Amino acid sequence: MSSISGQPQFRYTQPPSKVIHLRNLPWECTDEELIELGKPFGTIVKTKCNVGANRNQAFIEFADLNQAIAMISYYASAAEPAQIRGKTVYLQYSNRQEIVNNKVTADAASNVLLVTVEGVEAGDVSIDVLHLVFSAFGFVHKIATFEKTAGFQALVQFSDSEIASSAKNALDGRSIPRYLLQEHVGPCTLKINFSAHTDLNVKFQSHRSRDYTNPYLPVAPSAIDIAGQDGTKQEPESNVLLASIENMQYTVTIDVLHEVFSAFGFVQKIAIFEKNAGFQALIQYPDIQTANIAKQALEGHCIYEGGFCKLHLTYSRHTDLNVKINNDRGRDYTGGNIGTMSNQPSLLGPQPVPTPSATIHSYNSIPYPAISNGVSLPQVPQAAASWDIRSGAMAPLPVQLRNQSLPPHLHSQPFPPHLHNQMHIRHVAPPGVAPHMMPLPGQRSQQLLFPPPQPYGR
DNA sequence: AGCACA
Repeated sequence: MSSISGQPQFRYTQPPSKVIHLRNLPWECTDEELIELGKPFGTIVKTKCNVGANRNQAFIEFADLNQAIAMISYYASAAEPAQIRGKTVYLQYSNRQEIVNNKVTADAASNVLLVTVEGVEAGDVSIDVLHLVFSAFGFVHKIATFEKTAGFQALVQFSDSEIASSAKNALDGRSIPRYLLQEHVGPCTLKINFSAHTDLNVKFQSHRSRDYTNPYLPVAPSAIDIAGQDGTKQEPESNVLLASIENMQYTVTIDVLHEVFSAFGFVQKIAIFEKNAGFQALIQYPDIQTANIAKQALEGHCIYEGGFCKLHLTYSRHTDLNVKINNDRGRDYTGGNIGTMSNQPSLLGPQPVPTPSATIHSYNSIPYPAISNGVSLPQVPQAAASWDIRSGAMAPLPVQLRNQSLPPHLHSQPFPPHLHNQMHIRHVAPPGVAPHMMPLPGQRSQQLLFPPPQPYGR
């Protein structure tokens, strides 16, 4: 009986509400005019104007339902209709019970991004992976992650909104590269908005949040506890990895290690030594995050095919190796940090290891980064003498790193040149970063972003 | 002249 076909949805009567819906308002009606109209009937707690496609609707919310009823009742039988600037406005109860605070901010650019990772469960995407992905666009100051009904979300803080915009433009709607994810994890599509935040309040380094500008921030007790619950003793994270090698049938030189570990970022220093336990090596990265990635990717994998030279990685207690001279026991690739800005530590090594320029090429539409070619043909005299790497002996890498070609979205989205520049600048002097934490040459961060699928050749 | 914002 009430609503029959042909009639529009709006019924003649709305159930009463403290909120009154106004329509046919004059152009650019103000909140003050709404208040003038409504205040004879009661206390107005909120108004909202310029609503709707034509921006000629509005809401008035009274403190009390009876006040709204008074206004509607009055104009239902008043001689003069409600008017603003001489224009008749039509009133009815709103179908909402309150005016909800609206953020008309319309995605104002911010240095902080709100990232929603679709299609994942908690723990599918680590904070390190997010850091890796977003670091391609500039120094990431902080990351905070949280779980909501909407799913897994993260706030990613950059230096400024320009960098954040670059990241948003490049990554919104795209997916995290498969090889950065565990196999069981489905496609992780990123939905990115600007956050209203400008500075995240990260109190601890934990599995949920990181402050990359403050290396001295304490590690959250919760993070330690969780590690302990696994029953696995967990040494404190470090930028230096301790590698012990099992079943070392073939010589493992510093050069081989350098190539293997360079796939994940700039290797600053390497030292090798014999212990009664066997062969061990220390590999120093610029930061813990890079070490993390390398550790996760390489742990338990063999340098050579056939189960030879199996890597076991733990965090070293060192943070900065003391390599006095470059020889077959120790190597410093940092070039003594003299202001040459050289990004080519590999030049210090004896063999032509992939250069940063080759790395940059990997961001163009080459399915397999140039670096993998470089690494696949390592000229390592010592190793070659005992084991012909070029014959395909080196291979067993994590499946995630081997079998995946770069995702299409990454091919199609080479980072614009200006980004490289920006990134470089940002990396040179990220505010508040202790010198030893300073991210290394921008190109290295890019390399970091997408480790080559085939670091070892065949 | 007919219901926003998240």
